[in-house]
Amino acid sequence: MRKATNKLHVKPPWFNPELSCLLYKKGQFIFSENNRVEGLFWICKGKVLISKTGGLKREQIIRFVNEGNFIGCHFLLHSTTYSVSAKTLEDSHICFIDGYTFFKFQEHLTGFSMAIMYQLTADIKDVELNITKMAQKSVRERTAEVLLSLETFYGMKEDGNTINMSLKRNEIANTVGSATESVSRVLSDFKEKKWIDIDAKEIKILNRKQLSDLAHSSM
Amino acid sequence: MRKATNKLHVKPPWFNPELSCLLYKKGQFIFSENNRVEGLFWICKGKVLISKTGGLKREQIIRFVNEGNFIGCHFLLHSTTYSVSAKTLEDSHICFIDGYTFFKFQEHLTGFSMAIMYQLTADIKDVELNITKMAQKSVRERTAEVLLSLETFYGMKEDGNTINMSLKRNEIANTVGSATESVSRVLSDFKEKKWIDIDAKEIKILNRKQLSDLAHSSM
DNA sequence: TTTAAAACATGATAAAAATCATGTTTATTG
DNA sequence: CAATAAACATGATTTTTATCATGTTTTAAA
Repeated sequence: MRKATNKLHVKPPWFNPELSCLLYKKGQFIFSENNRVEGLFWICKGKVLISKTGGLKREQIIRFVNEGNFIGCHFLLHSTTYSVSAKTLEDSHICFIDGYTFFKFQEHLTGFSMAIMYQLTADIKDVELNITKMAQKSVRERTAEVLLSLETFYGMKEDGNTINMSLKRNEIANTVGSATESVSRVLSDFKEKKWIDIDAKEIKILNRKQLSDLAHSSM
Repeated sequence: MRKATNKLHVKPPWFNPELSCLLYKKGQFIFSENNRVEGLFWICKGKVLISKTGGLKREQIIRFVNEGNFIGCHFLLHSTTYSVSAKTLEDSHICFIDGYTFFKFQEHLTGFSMAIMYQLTADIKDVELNITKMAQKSVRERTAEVLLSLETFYGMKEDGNTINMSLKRNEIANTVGSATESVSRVLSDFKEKKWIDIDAKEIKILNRKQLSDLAHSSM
């Protein structure tokens, strides 16, 4: 994963002992989507790009990170896998802080701090994914997806299909990021296709699979 | 800001002493954009919606948060102001943890942990803003904005106007979330308007104000 | 340096979505 | 309950943007 070249030692402002940096060539990946998370990185010198590729139409560049910042804090998410990739935009010095070292210096972390960190990283993961969806999915696709996630979020009525929510069309539109009329049209279309049923304000899911296929069709 | 009703006490899993929750009615704001940050909140019971209004075309719903989660961790960002609003989707019990209490239970936090938390919150703020931009700005507007932020990120050549970057058109497109051809067209148009100059790969900013006006026209 | 490939620009067309307009249904309130 | 307002649906039109096609320029490689 990481290839050592020109190991050099630095002492970042937030850390007492010295850490060793590795030199990454321009364009080299620091970590890639689905890699197993083993620690976190600190950009000592250079510039990094965070992006998401995973099966979408095109690569989505999520943000640019300058030196002095951490990347890959997903690490805190209990060592699962990365949901994004990071690569250098120029030759860079990157410190790696492995999980063991991290936790050794976090011994005093209370359950409270841990809970907050855990959530912050989960939030970032969530919001980063959202950027990609917004940028790359159509209103139809996003609407299908929002319906399914609202079902999870709100839960269902006793019938097991009617979403227990009370969002207005314009609130759905504000979630999807479209005009209210577009949501109306898309929902009418879903209804016509018998994927959902609309009774007054209530939305009932009739064909979860079709909605899900549409929602994930460009991923 | 917060109106007390039915104060009740809970002991969240991550906290030893008891905390007091307040009852918020459905649709009530927990905090609003530009409010001064004085602590953070924990959803003991209920559901919350995070959105961003600030001068954009329409309200952008950023995410839905269920009970058991923190909201308003922007607090950690050195007590500035909220960049989003939070309101209840149903009657909810919300705990408030003020800054003093927070820090009292964080005494042991090292500079390292603090640095990470600081950055995580900054990242969230950044990415949340990005969702709103993606959802509500046109390709033209987003391109103008990306040019200006790349200028900040990369810095400029000696002339003080040429962006010191090496992104290809398709990388700009992947940032903006559009087709490569669209970026080409927009850049050609900016060039024709004499807002920028394109010399080989180099982009020179000629009229920062016009670009900025366009970039922020829907905000 | 010549050649091939990649990156870029631009026209034509199609598709997606916003906007405008209007009628209908559903809620709210006096 | 009637009156009014808000929410919703839907048609027509326009705008924005993607896609397809093709020519040009730049870059990299033989």
